[in-house]
Parts: sequence; C-alpha cells; structure tokens
Amino acid sequence: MPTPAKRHRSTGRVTLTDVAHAAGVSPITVSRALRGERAVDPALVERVLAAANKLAYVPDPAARALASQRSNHVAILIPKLSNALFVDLLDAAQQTLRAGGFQALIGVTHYDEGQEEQLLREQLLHRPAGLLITGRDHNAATRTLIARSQVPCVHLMDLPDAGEAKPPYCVGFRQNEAGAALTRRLLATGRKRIAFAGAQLDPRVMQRLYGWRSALQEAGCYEPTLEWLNPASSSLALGGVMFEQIMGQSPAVDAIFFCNDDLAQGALLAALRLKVAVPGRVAVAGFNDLTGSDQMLPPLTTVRTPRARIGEAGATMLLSLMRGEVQARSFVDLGFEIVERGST
Amino acid sequence: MPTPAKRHRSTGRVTLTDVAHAAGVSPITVSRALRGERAVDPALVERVLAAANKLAYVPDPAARALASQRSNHVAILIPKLSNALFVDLLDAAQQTLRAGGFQALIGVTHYDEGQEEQLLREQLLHRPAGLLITGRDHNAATRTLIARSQVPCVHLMDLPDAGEAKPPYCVGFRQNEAGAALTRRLLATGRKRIAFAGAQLDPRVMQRLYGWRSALQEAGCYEPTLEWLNPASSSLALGGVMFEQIMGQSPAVDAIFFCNDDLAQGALLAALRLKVAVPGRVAVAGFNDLTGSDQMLPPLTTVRTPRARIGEAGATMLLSLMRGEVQARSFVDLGFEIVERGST
DNA sequence: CTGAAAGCGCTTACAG
DNA sequence: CTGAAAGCGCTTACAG
Repeated sequence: MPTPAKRHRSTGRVTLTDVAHAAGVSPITVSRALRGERAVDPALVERVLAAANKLAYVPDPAARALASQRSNHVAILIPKLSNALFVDLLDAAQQTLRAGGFQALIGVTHYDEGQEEQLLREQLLHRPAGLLITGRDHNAATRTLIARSQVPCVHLMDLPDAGEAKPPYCVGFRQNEAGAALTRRLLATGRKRIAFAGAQLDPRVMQRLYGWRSALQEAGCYEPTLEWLNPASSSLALGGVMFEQIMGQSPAVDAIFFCNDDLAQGALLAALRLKVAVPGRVAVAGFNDLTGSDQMLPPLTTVRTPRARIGEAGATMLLSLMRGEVQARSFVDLGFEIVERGST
Repeated sequence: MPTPAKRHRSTGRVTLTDVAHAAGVSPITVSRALRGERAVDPALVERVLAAANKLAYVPDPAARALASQRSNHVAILIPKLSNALFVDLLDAAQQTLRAGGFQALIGVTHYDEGQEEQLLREQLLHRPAGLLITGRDHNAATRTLIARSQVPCVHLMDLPDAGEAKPPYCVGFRQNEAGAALTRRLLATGRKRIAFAGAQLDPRVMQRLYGWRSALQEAGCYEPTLEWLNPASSSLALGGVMFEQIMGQSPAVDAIFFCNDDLAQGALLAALRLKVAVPGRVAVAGFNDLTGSDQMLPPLTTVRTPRARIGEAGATMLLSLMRGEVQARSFVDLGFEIVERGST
C-alpha cells in the first residue's frame, strides 16, 4: 500500500497530539491538563500525565511562545560582569529562575544607558515572560519600553524613595543608609577626618556618597576636600593609586571609606607597600564584603551586602508576578550589615 | 459596513506579510530577501529592504524557530561563576555572539556532570543554533546528546590530544604544558623542592598537576609528598590554609605552585601574617593571572591564560560553524605566557 | 468540563 | 528567479 504523498516536515519530536492520542483525549485537553489551567476532570488529568510521562513529552518552547505570545525566558540586565557583586546577583537569580522553569537571557549594559536600551529591545523580541533589571536609573526610552511591553519587571539593588507615587517592584537595600551607618561607626571610633573614595560613580556609589556626606554633616565634620571621586572602573590597582593620592595630598585624613571592597583591598596592599600603618595611622573601610576582604592584612572592615539574597528574592518576586499573583508590597528591603574587622 | 466576524488574535506586530504587501511581493520573497538566501532579483531585494526598514520590521524569533527548527540562541555551559576565569570567558563569548546576532543562554554546571547533562537537555529544547561548552570531560549521555542534536559545538579551554581520531572543535591551550613550563622556570631559578597545591581538582587542574609532575621527573626532583590536593573549591582562604599546612608539614619545600591565583594570593597574605619571607624562604607561584595578582606583596608570579581570547575565538569559530563554513582546522591553540614577578 | 476550528508568524518543499 | 500551499507545535476564542 503506497503511503499518501503528504508534504511532511516531521521532526521526530513527541507532540501534544501524540500525547492526546495516547490518552484518548483532544489536544486542547492535554494542553490544559499539562498547564493546570482551568478545570479539567481529575481522572483525565491523570491519564494525560501518565501518557505524557510515558512518551517523555516535553512541550516545544517556540511553539508555545508563538501561540501564547509569551516565552519562558527571563531577561536579566546587569551593568558589568567584572564586578563580583553582579556576578553573585546573576548567579542567584539565574538559579532561582531555573528552578521555576525559566531560562535567563543575560545582557551586560556596561553602565551605558544607550546600550541598556538596545539590549532591552533585543531581549523584548524574545517576548520574555519577565524582566530583572539592575537599579532604577534608566533613560526615558527604556522606561517606556518596559511599560509598553507589559512584561512583569523587578528592579534589583535599589529601593523606591520614601514618598514615591507609583513605585515599581524593587528588591534591594538603602545604599545611602548603609553609607551613613558605616560612616557613623567610623565616627564612633573617634575618627574625625573621614575621606570618601569613589570610583565608577554609578548611581549606587553616589548614594553611598550622600550617606557618608549626611553622616559627616550631622557630626559637623563634613568638608568638600574629603571627597575623592574617580569615574574610572573600580579595581585593586585603582584603590592603591587613590590611597597614595589621598595620603599624599591630605595628610590630616584619619580614615578612608572606599565605595567598593576591591578599592579598599588595593589600598590595604598599598599601605603595606608604603609602610603606612592601618589602622594606626589611617583606618580603611570598604563596601560589599567581597571575597578576600576577610583575608587581608589587616582584615577589612566593610558593609556586607545581601546581593545573593537580592538575586534570589528578586527572582522569587518575579516568579510570583509572572503567575499573576498580587504582591503584598511593592518592595523588599533586605538591609545590610556592618562587619568590623582589623582595618578600623 | 460591518467588519466581518473574524476570529482574530492580532498582536499588533509588523509581520512578514505586512512587508510583502508594502513591497508588492509575496511573503516568501520577503523571507528570502531578508535572509539573503537563494538568488532573489537585486531590484526586489532593495524594494523589500526599503519596505522592511520603513515599517521597522523585526522577524519574530519564535515563529522562525518553530518553522525552521532552529533558534538564534546559543547555549553556553560553564562550571562556575565564582571563578573569575569563567566569568571572563563568558563575558567575551557572550559579546561576540551578540555581535553576530545570537543570544546566549547560560548554564552553570557546578562541576557536576549530571547537572551538566540536565542543563544541556533543557537548553536543547530551545533548539539552540550552537553550543559552547567548557572542557572535554562530559558523561556519556552528554556526549550522545551533543552528537544527536546535530548542533554545532565548540569546546572551550582544553584541546584535543595529539593523536586523537575524531577531534571535536576546541579553542584553548595546553594546560599540562603550561604547568610544566612554569615548573621548569622555578627549577631554573634554583628551586628543588617545588610543591604543587591544587584545589577543586577539575580536569584542568589535574592537567597542570601532570605538567608539574613531568617537569619535576625530568629534573629528577619528583616526590609524591610534594603533592597537596584538596577537592574543596579554590579560594583565598583555602590558599592561606594550604600554605600554612605545607610550610608546617614540609619545612624543606622551597617553592609552591598553586593551581589558581586565588589560592596563591591567599598564600601570600598568609605568609605576611605568619612572617614567612617570600621569595626568600619560599617562592610562590599561581595560575591564570587573575585580578589583583600584580598588586600583591610581593607581586605574584603566574601564568597568564588567554581566557577572554578563548571566549572570543570560540564564539567566532562557532559563528563560522553555524554559517555552515568548513573549518581549516579543528582546534585553535591560544597558548599562555609566564609572568615572572616578585614572588619567585 | 471538553472540543473543532482557527490562528500565532514564519520557512520548507514542491512547482513553474 | 518567484510563488501558492502546507506545515512547524502549540494556545486562544468560541461553542456546547
């Protein structure tokens, strides 16, 4: 018996229809049973599940995306991979999303709003089911893209302002409070001339700067010459350079608050090289509690930031939003912890 | 005039058909013109391009994937995000792929072959156009999945063995040669009792170990007690612990080759703490030339590995394979460079 | 609670 | 070199 001349493009894949035949129901019922959508007779659900299982059926993401206008991708936008902070954030978020059945699409913005916009446009083509984006500073086009896309979105690291009208979903902590808290701790140990050394100068660094500033102003110790800002990327090498610079030009400084641990680590190494006593001559503090800070000589005082928990909680909130659940609150403040070690 | 009651699910998207209408040709012609596939009248191509441009048409990845059985995703599998080496690899690969129009799907295996297999299965569902995978050690199921999928695949970091029958595509360098070269350099400076301190013990660490071993054997200096292997993850803290251990238990050791820079950095900090003179009492060398190694006290002698270039060259080779181009050779050896600094 | 029909936006295979 | 038809594998919208 000759096979009918069908124009067939069979892929060998087990399809919804195969499962439907095996279970003796229609494809739509299989679709609904598998997604747990609407009410389906429990007996049928069981039969469908058994058939799907037996045939090792896996839904086709592309077909699903085309039909439903929604994929199982989640776009993640972070500024840089060279800062361990964001790697921890990405790692945690990615694992949580995967456990929830979603695939992460990563985009690295390099702290450039234009690139961020471009990346978002590209990722939106994939109809992501959700969006995880670092920070709250985006250009107008990016904000419009997010709003128009209707895609659930959670902002990581930063939080809404106190009285904000329509706050977006956020998971993070208050950078300015952390900056202020660390500064107050330094003041409490008797330091008076506390310099702030910042690099990169992204929005979060600036927040820490404002926190430091307000704490010093409260104490009547603020002076503009204590601010050392460098737009270059944060690194150990730069920390060493800035340390030497500050000590050379502001001999009265008795403490330095570096905006990131890599700078502070570089400063501690420079201090060893230059034989500047830490904390005897000058106290050194960092931010983030990155790898190695507890191993330094002396160990580095710093602010432990919950970036892994931010990644996880942000992804968890997004998973909930993607299920259409109403959120009890629009943001989660995960706080921070000051870790005092030998450098102060 | 009443609109016909069509069951419509319009998405508002500009489609291929819209472009076809605007250009006055059939959708297939648009498809072909846009992909540059087969011969299309140049005049028509121009008209199509103009129309597509005017309408700001962007092809739908899901529809394309469903129809062609191929997406514009590339799956990348790496062992860990906590090792800066792999972050550099990922960063470079991802950028290169993006420039070529592909989206990276990342998977973190945690050095677990089972997880690697599971991740690959998940990613294969997305019908990736290509695959970038770290190393050459995979379980049988993973190897079968790769082969069966027919997806072009490039292995990163390692290279095929000299006389290998059907070598897969690889971009990397010879870990064992790098290990041997560094060891010979240490021997050349007069060191005799050179310990090897390894952590994680993944295939690449073992290759470095073999290189070290063979160099010592050549010189008649090999002794099993010089091998210090710890399966725990590599970290600064572990480096400090291993340093203390080795110095305590093998006082005759005059040099230590750490399998990764983070260990070596931790060792240098421990040496400062313990007041062990480096390189006076003992020389210390690392591997990879990670961030901060040049800032240590003394600066760390190490092997500079071209991981960013491996990521880039691997992605470039994959792009070429995905275009169906024949490769001149199956592997690219990017070599390594020994960086002598103050610690030896 | 279940299903037959239509559709998502592309590309493949077959003709001419 | 160009196109009408069918199909990729799902889900939506409409009925019953």
